[in-house]
Amino acid sequence: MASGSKERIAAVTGELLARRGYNGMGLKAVSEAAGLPFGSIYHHFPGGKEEIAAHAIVRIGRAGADSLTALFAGSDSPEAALRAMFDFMADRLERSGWEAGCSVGTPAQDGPSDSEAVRQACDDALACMVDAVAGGLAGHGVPEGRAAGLATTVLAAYEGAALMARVQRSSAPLDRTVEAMVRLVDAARTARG
Amino acid sequence: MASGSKERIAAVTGELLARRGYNGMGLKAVSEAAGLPFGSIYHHFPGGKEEIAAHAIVRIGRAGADSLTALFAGSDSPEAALRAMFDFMADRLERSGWEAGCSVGTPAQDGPSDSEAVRQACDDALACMVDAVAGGLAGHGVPEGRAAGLATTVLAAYEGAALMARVQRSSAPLDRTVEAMVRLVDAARTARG
DNA sequence: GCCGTCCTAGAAAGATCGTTCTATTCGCGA
DNA sequence: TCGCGAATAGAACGATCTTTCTAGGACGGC
Repeated sequence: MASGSKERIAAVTGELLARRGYNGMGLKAVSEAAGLPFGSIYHHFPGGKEEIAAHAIVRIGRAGADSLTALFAGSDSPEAALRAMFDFMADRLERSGWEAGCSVGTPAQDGPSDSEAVRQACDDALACMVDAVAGGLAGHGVPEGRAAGLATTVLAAYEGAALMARVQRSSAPLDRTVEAMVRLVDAARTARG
Repeated sequence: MASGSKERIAAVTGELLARRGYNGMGLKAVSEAAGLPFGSIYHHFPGGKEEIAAHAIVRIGRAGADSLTALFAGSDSPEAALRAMFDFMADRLERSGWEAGCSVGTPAQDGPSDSEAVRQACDDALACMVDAVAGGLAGHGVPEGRAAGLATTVLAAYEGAALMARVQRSSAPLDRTVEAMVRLVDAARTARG
């Protein structure tokens, strides 16, 4: 029986990574947040911190990609999906007291210098989310040739705006950036839509 | 006599922050990279790690803003300045083996959770750079009402694309994103330029 | 020539981190 | 009922990090 402990470790790790980054996240904090003793962590993840972080990041990347796909599919327009996407992060930041950023983007800054496994996990997670956005845009009339490049831009702007919003303790960067993304997608859609 | 030691500490701190983030940067590494003994660090920065990092981040923010202002002023078009800006980061990443990201953006992810002073330093640095880009865009015909919002978007996209490029070990995200920024600025300029 | 100040120099302390190790407990099949 | 593996539980260890402390050297004013 796959106990819920492993799942719980992955979940709290994602949250801690989003708040403190890879180096700032301590395994003691993980065990406490998961309500598990220290030893259990190494039972479920013999690879230690690297494996825990990489597993959590990949997991969140897949879940995020699924959410994005569903979001675009369930929206009347790509603009509505983009606004919902950026609003999600604005809400998340504000409700956490501007502490919990993106669970992929935050460790992506300081993880790769310590662990190649973490770098690959971030790469995988970001690629999944870019693909999801690209598919969502293509489904709303963005030409195939433009969807991939535009999705990369959207995700870069999303991560960067989340970083700025966190530092400024204001959702303004996310609000401003999403408007630009809306214009960009609209232009790409009407160009040959 | 203001010895060059303090300046050297700030310089190597900026570089280490860009590579390893705030938590990943050790004071021992700073002293070694600066060619100074351990004690000297606390002589020049009695506030310890927080003060060192905050000082280095603010310093880099001001220098970056100055460079951006000069870059836009010296370019024939805003598009050329944008490309030079993104190319700078692509070159920097590639030449460092995809290890040295932005000296402001990298600590901005994991610094604020540990230190309010670092958060404020990142806020100041980002604001300086946004203002510089906004001024540069306005100087090239972007309407005043749009320049600030567009500059925020450009910087968010820049930071996010740098993050993605580092993780992917490829300049593709920067290359793709800058093209979108060029289109965006061009549209804003011809709208009411 | 002497002294106070700035800077260099590195040892020591105290805390924390990641990892490893050894029990103990729980749950299910034989 | 017994036994075996999975999971829990936490102590112990070595390494590292930040901070503090003491001491030595350079240099200019008196």
